[in-house]
Amino acid sequence: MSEDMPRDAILRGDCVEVMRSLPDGQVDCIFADPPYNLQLRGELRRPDESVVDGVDDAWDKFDDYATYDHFTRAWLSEARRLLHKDGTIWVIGSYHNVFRLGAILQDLGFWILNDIIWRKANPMPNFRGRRFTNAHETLIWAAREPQSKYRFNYQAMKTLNDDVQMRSDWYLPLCTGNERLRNRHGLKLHPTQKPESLLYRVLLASTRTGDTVLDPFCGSGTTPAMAKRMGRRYLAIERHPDYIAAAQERIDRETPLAEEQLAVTPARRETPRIPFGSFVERGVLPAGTELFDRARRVCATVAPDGSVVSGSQRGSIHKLGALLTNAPSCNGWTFWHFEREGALVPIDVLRTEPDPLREAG
Amino acid sequence: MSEDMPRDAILRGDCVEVMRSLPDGQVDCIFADPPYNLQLRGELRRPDESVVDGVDDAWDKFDDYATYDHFTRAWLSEARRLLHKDGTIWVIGSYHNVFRLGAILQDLGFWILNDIIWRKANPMPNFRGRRFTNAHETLIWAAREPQSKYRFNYQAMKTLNDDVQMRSDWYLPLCTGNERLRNRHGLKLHPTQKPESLLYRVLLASTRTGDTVLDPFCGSGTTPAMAKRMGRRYLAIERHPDYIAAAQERIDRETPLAEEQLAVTPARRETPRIPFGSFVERGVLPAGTELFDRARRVCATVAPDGSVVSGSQRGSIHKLGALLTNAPSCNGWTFWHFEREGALVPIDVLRTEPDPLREAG
DNA sequence: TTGGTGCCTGAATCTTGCT
DNA sequence: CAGCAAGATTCAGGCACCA
Repeated sequence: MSEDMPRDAILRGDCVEVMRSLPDGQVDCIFADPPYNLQLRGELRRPDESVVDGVDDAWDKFDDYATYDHFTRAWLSEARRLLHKDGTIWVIGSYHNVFRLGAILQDLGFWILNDIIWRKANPMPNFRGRRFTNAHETLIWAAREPQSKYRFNYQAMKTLNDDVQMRSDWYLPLCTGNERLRNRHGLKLHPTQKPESLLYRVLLASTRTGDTVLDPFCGSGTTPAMAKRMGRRYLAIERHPDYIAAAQERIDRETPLAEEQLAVTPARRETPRIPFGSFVERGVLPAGTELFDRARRVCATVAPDGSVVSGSQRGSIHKLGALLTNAPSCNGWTFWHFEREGALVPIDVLRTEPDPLREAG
Repeated sequence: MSEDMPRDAILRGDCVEVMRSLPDGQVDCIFADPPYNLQLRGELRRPDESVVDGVDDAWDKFDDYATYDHFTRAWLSEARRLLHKDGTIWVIGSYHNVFRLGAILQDLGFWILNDIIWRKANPMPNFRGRRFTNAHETLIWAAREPQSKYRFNYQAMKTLNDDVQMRSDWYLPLCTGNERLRNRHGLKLHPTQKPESLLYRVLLASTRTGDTVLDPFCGSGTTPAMAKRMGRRYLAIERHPDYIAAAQERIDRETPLAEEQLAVTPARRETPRIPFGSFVERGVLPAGTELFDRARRVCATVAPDGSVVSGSQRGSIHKLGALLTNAPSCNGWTFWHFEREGALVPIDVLRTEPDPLREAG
């Protein structure tokens, strides 16, 4: 371990300049959460007229894609120089920037190992109903070069995942509540603080105790805090003194776990939820199928979007069932039946029959 | 609809050349599943499928990416020209190529709307245990330009997903079993046949019946087959005669759903607009009727012309609601309530109740 | 203590159509 | 094309507060 490489410190300054002052090949793993270049335009309000506190910081603004690419190439080039030949890098982004990150990683000679989807348990909805809910972010995990003998703690990941291989899609909540750092006014300190559970999994998967982890965009300090907790060395770079102060306090509050405490605990399983529409789009109950109540008093037709239609009335299986029976509510799964081999079968049986979608975790 | 644009056909040839022969702006939606061809180890193929000879360690990876980028720019440029100004494109890929696809889409002026994660219900495990199970593919959904008034069937997607907004992560099975096309030896005909459920959701979300859908990489023909089944027009391009023959047979087996079976939950914007004044003039809510907000905090009186009055303030149901709550805007239909059998009912219910005037028509 | 209710908030590229 | 008005639009989780 060379003496000219600082460790367990937050270095203040522009990440490219600071990295230029550091020696080659001393870093085992990098986690980078660079600006996303969101290009937000106006103000956005929720249906209740409250205003969304969006990211409007100067550090997220770039003139155009070329400027963003130039910045990205600069810091990724230095990052690659600092990385040990067997080291890996994690980069997180959204559709605004992640395609540029990935292409430049490849151009610079990194070797992509996985793209990992962080599926957010509680994303912000799409308030205007103009797109799909943007419910995930993407992490790219790449080795310094194709020949890298990179570290992947396969068994730890499998154990963490109830003894089945960890997949490339991770279901984790946002950083909210007490975990979120706040200023003295109770407002969030940093607009994009990452959850500790995300960094926990990243570091558990791709580093060993004693490894050196670099975060060029330290922000609120989730990476160094989790590195310290998990017995890793860290090095973080940050420009803003306020973030540095808050991150340092946060790191100081951390106590490294004892070796035996680092043993993995299985993740909580997500309960599967099967929408009626999934049986329609997969052709199990195609559009046009007729449904009946148990006594064949009422009848409805399945529509392509999973709604059901009876005369001029349309709604979900639950809503239409309630409407047709003048009931305040109705469990459509047990109310509606379809014909199978001449008999009426409640549609609820579809949820209990063997079906790959039941593993929906 | 211009005469020089073929429809409901598979055109044989190189997709860039064939697209060059087609007119501008006649396509409503494109679905593209381009080849990856980024194998940097082992046998190397160019995008035109020819094998690169002399593959060894001296091969310059950058040249390979450059070749792929050149090919990608060529077909995406033509695709953009064929697209109607309000049209959208779907492109699917994995981490090998999707970052290049996304960056080039942005460079060409497309406007990304969502990146969608197809989470595979039954992915192939990672046999060597050296990475996370690669359990997803990424679709990019983009409008031709930022100004496009693109189609998104929000209500249909919400209905399909049990009345909650459809998220950007979709859980769907791979194409297997009877759905998978096989040759006479029982081997799969095409290596990357996409499941029908995926195209079903794509087309249901972003097209209307009668729209024209283009697939520049037709392959086994999932796109045209689903387009036909769903009452959309299609145009597909494919270079291999074997795939064309199999896809055409597959399309011929499809029967379009009847028009009434294709209807989905309509967006509010597309239902006939009913002015508030019509309820006043028909005596449903006669002038003088009192309206309240849900909590009875504010009160207004209906005027003969369909405006509402509160103290010295008068305006449309929307304008007055906004005024009285100091909000920038207000949906008067859901804000205002009237008394019916002692309870407060939103005036919006009037728009959903059967209308005696229209029933009489 | 516990359970129910209500409020707040999260990396957001978030309207359409008529005059 | 600008200006203006109509009107469409939210999910999950954490936490405070109260009964």
